Amino acid sequence: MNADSTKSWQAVQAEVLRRIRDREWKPGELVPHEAELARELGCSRTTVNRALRAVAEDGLLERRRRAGTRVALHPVRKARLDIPVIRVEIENRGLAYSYSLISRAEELPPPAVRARLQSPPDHKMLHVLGLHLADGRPYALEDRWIDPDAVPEAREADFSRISPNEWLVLNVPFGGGDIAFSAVEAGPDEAEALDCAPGAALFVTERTTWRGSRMLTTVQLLFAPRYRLHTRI
Amino acid sequence: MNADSTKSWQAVQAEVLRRIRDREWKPGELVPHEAELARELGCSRTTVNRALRAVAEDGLLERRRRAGTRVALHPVRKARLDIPVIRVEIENRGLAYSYSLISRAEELPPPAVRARLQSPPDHKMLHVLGLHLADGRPYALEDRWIDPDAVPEAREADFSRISPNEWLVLNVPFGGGDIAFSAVEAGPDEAEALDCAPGAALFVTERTTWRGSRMLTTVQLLFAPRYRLHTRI
DNA sequence: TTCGTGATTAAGTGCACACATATTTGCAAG
DNA sequence: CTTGCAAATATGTGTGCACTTAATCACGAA
Repeated sequence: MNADSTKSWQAVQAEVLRRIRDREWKPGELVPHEAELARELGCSRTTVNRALRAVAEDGLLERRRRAGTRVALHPVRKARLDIPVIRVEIENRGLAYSYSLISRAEELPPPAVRARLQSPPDHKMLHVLGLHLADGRPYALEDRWIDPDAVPEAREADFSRISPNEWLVLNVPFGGGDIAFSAVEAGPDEAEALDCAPGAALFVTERTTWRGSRMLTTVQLLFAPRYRLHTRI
Repeated sequence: MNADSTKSWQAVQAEVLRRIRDREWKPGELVPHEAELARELGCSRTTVNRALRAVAEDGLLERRRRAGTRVALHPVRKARLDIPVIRVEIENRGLAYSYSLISRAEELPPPAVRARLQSPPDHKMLHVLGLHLADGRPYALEDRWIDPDAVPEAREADFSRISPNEWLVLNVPFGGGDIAFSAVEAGPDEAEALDCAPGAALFVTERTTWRGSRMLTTVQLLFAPRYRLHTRI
């Protein structure tokens, strides 16, 4: 940051963050344009651009062509959330992973699932229930529906050996997906599988993924009590 | 932007994604280095770099200097999560926001809070309880602790008019923070405030934020039943 | 064989320049 | 006063080049 011309874009980013933090640039205010900052900080516009873009991606700046760059009025902080394969998640915690298949069938999905997968009324789906364990203790219950038309290979997959979660990540070309987090009370079956009291509050994630406009699979992951999803800003 | 050599970095990114999807580049496999891709796609290395960097940020590629770029073996998908101010979150849903202060006191925090804020044993903290409402119905219960030494202005803040959530975003220079999501059963007080049955499963977010190494505040947000946090991949 | 150690290589970053694109602004015509 | 159009301008993006940094590889010494 001194006479040394080694102005990495990260140094510029740090300086920008400092100015926002210290209210030198006030919320809602227009900040100097790239060329001016470049001159002021003694680096090229490219470098300033890189830094400003990074800060904007975190939600602290808002940038529009011609309109300029301004400090976000209501900083919608953007957190990044890692969604690993469950086996990896468990192993990263230093625990021993295991998995057991509970059931597998081809059947008519309930309306909620049908809605998520946008499937016709009497289209049967592959339904897989499996339990992920960490050090032998229930970790998460996977309730998965797969459209066998969209993913025909799933019919042959051996879900007693590998979880649908991991099998799909390895074998099915991804596209988009959406994720929802919520909380539900454990039903009797779920309580038994997860070895907790019925009615216990469970953290849930629901994911639906597609390729193009074709819905592939939807899953509900019920985590054992005391599970916490963690991230940093 | 057509067949013309005007390969925007997004076009390169799309092509890279296609190759990964279609398993032209297999998981774990090394992909051609930047210079070669640049030659192949008829654009500059800078552009290829931009594209590869973007894909790597989404977790689909892993890049290391000298080692090259390879397709992630266990794609840890990176979802981006928006953390708006609660008022904005509610208003974005087209609902009317309101807020009411439940209590405010300076008191000794419970051990869990003390641990999160790394505060000495008999350091009193500002404790604010408030309820966020959407269309007049309970939306989230904010249970906030603020270190008055770190944020002295908080003592003067009028938390009956503005929620600590919003006041802090507007008035306190941020630094880092960490966020955890989980589920808990509603206690009697919480059930009453949120107008739900005791024992109902509630979605919880806990955030602790700091500036430098100084802990500023920690908050527990208990959301009314059926709340869903939503994002896309 | 094993252990440095230095050469090599691929990504990371910076810079100067040019052109593209989206908005705003201001002026003029209706 | 409104509408339309053109000029100005800030960001977005691409290119070629050079240098830096980290990881690997190959070679030679112990």
